[in-house]
Amino acid sequence: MKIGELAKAAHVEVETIRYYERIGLLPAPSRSPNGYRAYAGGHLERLAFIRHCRALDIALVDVAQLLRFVDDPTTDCAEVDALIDSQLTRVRARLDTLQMLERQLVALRNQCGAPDRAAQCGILHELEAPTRGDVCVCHDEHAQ
Amino acid sequence: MKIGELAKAAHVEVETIRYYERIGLLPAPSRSPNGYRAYAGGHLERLAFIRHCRALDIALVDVAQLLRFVDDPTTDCAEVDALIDSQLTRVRARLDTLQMLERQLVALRNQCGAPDRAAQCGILHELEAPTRGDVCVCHDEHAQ
DNA sequence: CACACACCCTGTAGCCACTACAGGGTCAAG
DNA sequence: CTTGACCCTGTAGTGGCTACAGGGTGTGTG
Repeated sequence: MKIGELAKAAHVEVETIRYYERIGLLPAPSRSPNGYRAYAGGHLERLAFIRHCRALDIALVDVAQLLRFVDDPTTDCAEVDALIDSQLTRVRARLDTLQMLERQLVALRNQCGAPDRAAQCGILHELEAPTRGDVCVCHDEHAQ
Repeated sequence: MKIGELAKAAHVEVETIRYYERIGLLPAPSRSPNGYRAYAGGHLERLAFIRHCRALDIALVDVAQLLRFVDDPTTDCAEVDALIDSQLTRVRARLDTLQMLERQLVALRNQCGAPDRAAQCGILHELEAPTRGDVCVCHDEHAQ
């Protein structure tokens, strides 16, 4: 299997595959006489695993850790649980932040009184509020 | 006001301020005889504006655009509305994705049957599912 | 006066997970 | 024989900072 075929099969960009090889996530395949990478079925499996993890927004360092568990099935897997838990915690924290953010943006959007000059723009006015020490519609400047 | 004082006042790292200056977001201040940056009140205002936008997760290029409106209050501000709207759209899309992600992670977490060897780990088993073409608890590999 | 320590300066490199070239080689079809 | 699709390596760019290295300045203490 050439790199382009692997890319299509795994729904991944060719450059991404080379990148995974470079950082040691995907083992370097053998080469055809012309120097092209020649992949076997195992590579597709591993790449699918990586992409599945990435779809779950698991960081590549964590994916590497999971792959080590896959490669050595005799190890204790409590860390797998912990890894998924911390991932879940991270996602939930980000969800909270984004929900707050959405409320703030909606409040901001409602400031627009349909004027046509920036000088009268309620949104800009609102964004400038904290620079005057005023209370703003967001009420929380430290969201992130 | 020295850079450290400005940093404290705006709850920003010193390096971030220098970075904003480097990319042209914050105007270069005058210098004291010793070469230290000497900031005036306007700089704090502008920095507060930037941080407020950043707290709303508005990209720096968009912040730059908003600052242009602030600097020239006679321009049409319909673009301000559009910018906030597209921001809101982006945040909502990300919210949807994260909610899906959370459900997937919860489903994954529930796969753990409290085994102690990676070989029997339900989570690893589940993460490997797509590599065998099986249906996985996520049911959607293209979440991002 | 000597020294420590906090702060300031510039410039560069690192982070993450890719993405996008530049500049070249290989191969099959028409 | 040329076109075009694919492959190769290596490097640089993205965003929004953050973290040095290697120096200078200013203030307080012994």
